[in-house]
Amino acid sequence: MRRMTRQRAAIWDTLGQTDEFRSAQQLHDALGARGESIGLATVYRALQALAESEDVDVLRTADGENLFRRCARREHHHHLVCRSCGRTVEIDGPTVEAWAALVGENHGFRDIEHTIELFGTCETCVQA
Amino acid sequence: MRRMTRQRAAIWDTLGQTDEFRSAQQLHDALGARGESIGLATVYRALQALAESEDVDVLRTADGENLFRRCARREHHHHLVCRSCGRTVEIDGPTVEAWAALVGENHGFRDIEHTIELFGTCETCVQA
DNA sequence: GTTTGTGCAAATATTTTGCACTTGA
DNA sequence: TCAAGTGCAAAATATTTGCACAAAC
Repeated sequence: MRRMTRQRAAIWDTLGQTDEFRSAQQLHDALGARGESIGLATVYRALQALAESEDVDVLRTADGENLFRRCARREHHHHLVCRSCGRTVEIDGPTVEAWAALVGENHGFRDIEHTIELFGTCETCVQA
Repeated sequence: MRRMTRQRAAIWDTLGQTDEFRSAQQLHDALGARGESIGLATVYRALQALAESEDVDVLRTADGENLFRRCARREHHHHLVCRSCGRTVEIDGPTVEAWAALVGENHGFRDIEHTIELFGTCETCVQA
C-alpha cells in the first residue's frame, strides 16, 4: 500500500531533525537546503499521508496554516506553543479529556472529538 | 469610528435570523436572496470588524473556513457543534479555563490563550 | 509489469487589498 | 465636508489535482 521512496525518506528524516512544528513550505525549503529536490506537492501529499496514519501531529495556526511535527508520543495529546519562538510542549490532559466527554454527554452528543491548543509566551521569550 | 450603513445593518440583521454558524459566502448568498446587493468583500470586512469587537463568534472548521454567528452571550466561551447538522451549543467551562491556565503556568508560559472546540453528533442526528 | 508516487503547472478556495467612488454623520 | 465605507477586480495564501512520466516491489 505504501512505498518507501527517496522523497518520503527524506521528508521523514527532515521531520526528525527538530522538535518544532513546521509548515509544508518550511519543510520543502529545508529539504532544498539539504540538497534534496522534491516537489512541494509531494511534500504536501506525504504530510497528508503521515497525518492520516498519525505519524505526525498537525497543528492549525490562527491564520489557517497547517504545521507538522513528528510525534513524540503515540497517544492522543495536545500542545502548548510559544507564540514568539514556536517552542512546543506536549500536554496530556486527563482533566480536559474527561471534561470534553462529560460536556458532550450532558447535551446528548455522541462521538465527541475535541480540538484544544494552548498558546502562550514561554519563559525565555518573556525575559527577552 | 464606526458608521451604520445599509450594508452593515443588513449583515447584522441576517446574522440574527438563525442560530447556526455560517460562512461569509453563505451570508453573502442569504443577503442576495433577501434582495440586498452587497459585495463579498464588504461582508468579509464587516464580519472581521464584528469578530474584533466580539459581537460575533468565529469558528474555524477543520478545512480552514471561518464560520460566524451572532453571540448569544458576551463572555468567553466555547462551542459544541454537531458534525452532521451544524447545531451549536455554547459551553462555558470554568474547568478547562482553569486547566489551561494551570498547564501554562506549570511550563513557565505567560499570557495563555486557548482554542477549544468540541464536535459530536447530536441526539437528533444519531437517531436519523 | 503493474501499481503507486512524483513533478509540474494549473486549478481551487478563501480571504485580503488597492483604488476610485459613495455615503453617513 | 470629508473621513469612513463600499464595490470590483486583482492579489495573496495555502493547498489540491490532472496528467504524463518515473520508480518501487
